[in-house]
Amino acid sequence: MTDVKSDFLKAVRDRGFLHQCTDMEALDARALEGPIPAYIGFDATADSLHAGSLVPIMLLRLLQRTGHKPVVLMGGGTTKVGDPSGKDEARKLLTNEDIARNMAGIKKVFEKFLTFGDGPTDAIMVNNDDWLSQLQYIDFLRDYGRHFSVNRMLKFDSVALRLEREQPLSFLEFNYMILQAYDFVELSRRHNVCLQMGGSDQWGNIVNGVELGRRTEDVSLFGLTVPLLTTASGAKMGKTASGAVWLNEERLSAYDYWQYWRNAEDADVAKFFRLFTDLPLEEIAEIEKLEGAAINEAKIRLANEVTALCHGWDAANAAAETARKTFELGAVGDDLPTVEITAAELDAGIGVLEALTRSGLTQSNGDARRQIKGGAIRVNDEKVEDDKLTLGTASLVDGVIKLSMGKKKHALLKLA
RNA sequence: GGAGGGAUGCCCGAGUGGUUAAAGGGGACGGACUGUAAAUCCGUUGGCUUAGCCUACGUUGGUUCGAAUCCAACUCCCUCCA
Repeated sequence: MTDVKSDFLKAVRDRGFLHQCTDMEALDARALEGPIPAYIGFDATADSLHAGSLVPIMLLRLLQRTGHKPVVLMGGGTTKVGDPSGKDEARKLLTNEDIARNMAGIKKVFEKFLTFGDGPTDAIMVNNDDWLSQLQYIDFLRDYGRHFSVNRMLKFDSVALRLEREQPLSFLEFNYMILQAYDFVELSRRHNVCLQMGGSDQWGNIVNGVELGRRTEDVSLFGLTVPLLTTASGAKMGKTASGAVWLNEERLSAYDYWQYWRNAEDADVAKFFRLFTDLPLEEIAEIEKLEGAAINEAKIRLANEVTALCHGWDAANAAAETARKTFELGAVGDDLPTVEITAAELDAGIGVLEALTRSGLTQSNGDARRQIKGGAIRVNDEKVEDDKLTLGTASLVDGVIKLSMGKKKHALLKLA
């Protein structure tokens, strides 16, 4: 591997963030000179980010920790166009209001991972809609369109894949790569940004930006991509049964977030420590030597560290304590998902099926019925055999009723 | 503009008049085994007030005792010709 001297690139390489880089040596030299403003673009297609975006987020964090300036580019403008990379179908178009709302939600996530401000290494957030929506079509075509060869554009993966698979690609989407390239140039002008980072699927887009900068502004821009992450068994990162692993509390509780990391596969533990925590590499190397049951213990540390970054240490400790009570002591943890129920309802008696569905453990009464038949359901740790069981005041233990599905999923019914 | 092919459940994909809530696979969930892991094996996988009822095979109508299956129109996609 190339010999690098800057703290930033050393860390990027050693912690497993590096996939491809346009020019390691020159970038390394540039990093030694002083703070580099570098950016990663994020879609504004949802009001939060999920664990799939955690690698780029942590990369920006690493950048800041090694003395450089993170620039978070919100794709407010490009979201209106839609990135065709890796998708078979065009995205449905979002309204300006949708996009604005989504951006506000995403900003909250970033504030946990980065320090924003006006200093030389403080993070800033910018929205490409600020300049993209100003563009005059004809002027833009004359100034920038001439630098793009259609012959070449057709060969980029994002485009070629669609064409090969005989999926439609609209002209709107075809423009995406030009706009993203232009973003890079514009950021270089406005904020001296000289490095764009992103997932490996963004390589083509990033290279386009580097090239456009050289042609139109005669500036040296760099690109660096991170590997697309899957778990050791090949599943996509950040997906669970109940959907994406969101980074905001409203969409996914800190406890569930903690559980996601607690349940990491053995083979992923060291990798996750390197990518998703701030732990020094020497310490991680020790963890990597662990085997068997000790790895299982390390996962608790992993869950704590990762959750603390996103939700704070209080939330992480609370989640850990709840997990300890629930799994090790078989008791009731405070942090378990809780659903309130009125005294009147409880006096009248509530069916298990309804209780399960209200608690979110099951999706429907039919689902609840099936799970009971499959022997998965317990109330107050006692297996339920009869789907007609009714829960009443007598079912309360210390003021709550504990519902469980399988070994890992628990919820509490609490008197309102 | 002309000719042909296609649209099925979370996804892929069988199914050409009744026994089809729809084969098979993937995914997911649950069980067993473990370490809240992986691998493996087993079960489940539309909704409901569940021996019953309702909704569902692109959309809308029609034929029929009965339609995912046949007919018509429409929408979208693909292929070939112009």
